[in-house]
Amino acid sequence: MRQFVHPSSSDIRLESVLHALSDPVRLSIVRQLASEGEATCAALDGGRPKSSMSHHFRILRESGIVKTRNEGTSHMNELRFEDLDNVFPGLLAAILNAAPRV
Amino acid sequence: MRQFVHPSSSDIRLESVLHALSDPVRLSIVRQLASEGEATCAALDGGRPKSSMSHHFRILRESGIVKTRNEGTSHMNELRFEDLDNVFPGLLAAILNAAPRV
DNA sequence: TCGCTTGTTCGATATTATTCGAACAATAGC
DNA sequence: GCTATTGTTCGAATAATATCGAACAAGCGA
Repeated sequence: MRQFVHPSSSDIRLESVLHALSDPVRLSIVRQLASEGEATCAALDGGRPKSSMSHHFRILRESGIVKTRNEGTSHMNELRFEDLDNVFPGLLAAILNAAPRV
Repeated sequence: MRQFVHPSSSDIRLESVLHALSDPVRLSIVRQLASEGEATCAALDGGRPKSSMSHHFRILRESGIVKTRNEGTSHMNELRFEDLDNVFPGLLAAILNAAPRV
């Protein structure tokens, strides 16, 4: 497990952010990170295989939504809320504010 | 050309809206509609084939972002801004507020 | 009715995403 | 070093999207 790709704020693209959040699994991850502050990958799988979760975390990282840091053998994830809010003011707040609908 | 599928406000899903707007062509359409109020399909193709545009307008319609009405032989499109803002307050505004980046 | 214009629908292709098992990598602890 | 834990990467199968030509549909006007 090595270095992760974290785009700088200026490289965050709106389309990528929207695409990343258009997936129910990833949206769920983001909602949980928003309410819990930070969490490991394992804490956020909903019983899904590790490889699937790793894929989704990568999409979230590379779109600039999530920041991952190593913490022992596990990876701690947190939202890049400030970065996103600087680049796209109000966007993430509006998305998180939207009540999850079934 | 017949009736179009326009979901009611309560059927608009966040994932569908985000997915619809994650495409550059559709995002561009939405931006133009926001600045011009309404427009026909032809006015918004960027030299793209009609069938491609028709596809994108359908995605925008079925996700609840755009409302299309018949106007003679042409179709007039407008944003469902109020509907969207009621369901997801601030979302579309935040997206439109994001400066288009190259 | 015949054309003309505007879009939709169909069908086929190409690209991109998702999913997940299996193998691998890195760290911590014994 | 060995083992267990946590994720990543690889590879392949499946599914979803995008793109666009060609055919079709509907309204308008001569």
